[in-house]
Amino acid sequence: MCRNEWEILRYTTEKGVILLSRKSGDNILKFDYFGEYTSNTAKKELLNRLGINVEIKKVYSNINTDIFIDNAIKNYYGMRITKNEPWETTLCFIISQFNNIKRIRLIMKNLLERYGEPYYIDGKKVMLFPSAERISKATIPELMSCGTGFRAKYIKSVSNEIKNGFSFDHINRLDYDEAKNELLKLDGVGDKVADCILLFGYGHLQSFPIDVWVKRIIEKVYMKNKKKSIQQIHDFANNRWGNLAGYAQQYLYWYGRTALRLEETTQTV
DNA sequence: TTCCAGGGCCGCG
DNA sequence: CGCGGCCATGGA
Repeated sequence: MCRNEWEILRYTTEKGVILLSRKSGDNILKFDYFGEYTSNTAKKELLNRLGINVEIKKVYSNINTDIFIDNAIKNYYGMRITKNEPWETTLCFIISQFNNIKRIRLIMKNLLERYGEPYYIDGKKVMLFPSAERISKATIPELMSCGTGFRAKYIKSVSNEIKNGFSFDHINRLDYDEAKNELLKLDGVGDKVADCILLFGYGHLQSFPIDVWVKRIIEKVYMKNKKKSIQQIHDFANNRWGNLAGYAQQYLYWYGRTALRLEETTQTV
């Protein structure tokens, strides 16, 4: 609403805090770092978080299996998978269920402003995303007043689990399958949300989240327009794109959504 | 007004 | 197990 509004990415690690900011409409990024970070270590962390250090051409040569995904790559050339905080990612994708992207952003913003921890930079206040501890103190009606709707009970339940010892750090030490099984124990986390957490929160690039769009795209483009189960689609993606299936998923999702809407896709593979 | 949005849970057969 | 109904909310 305000033209001078800053878009800020917040990274909170055990070493400190890194903020990456951009004035809306501006192409220039700036970053600030606090705690134990130096200019170099902060920059390194950012390159990792933003996925800039992956060799994207190698990724393309691995996932470019057919004409459809080749078009997807051409249309979204350079797009990376970024890595964010597991807890924040979990909340974000619990909220994403049966919801739209605009409202997901709004709800996350409401939670940030209402429960976030203030952090001061040169006297200027920046809100850091609230910990599970802080969220767990909110009541369900309070969470609902942020627009979370029927997902409030999941948020409450998951934040309590974390307060009672569920460890996101522990999941870091597990392989993909083990980690997914752990995440599936959380209330409100099913197959798709678990895969999103693993892909965007932990950097498991083999993870292949199957939402309604990806399902439609796979069925239409790769399965001769026949309905398939979630498990069949997982098997297909794993066989075809292996440990980079997550990258394939992102290009299929962003390109396929518009392609299917515009019905440019009589093209099958 | 009605419909839909990056699912998951629950109760059925 | 596989399936369908249900769920809060607000923008189009």
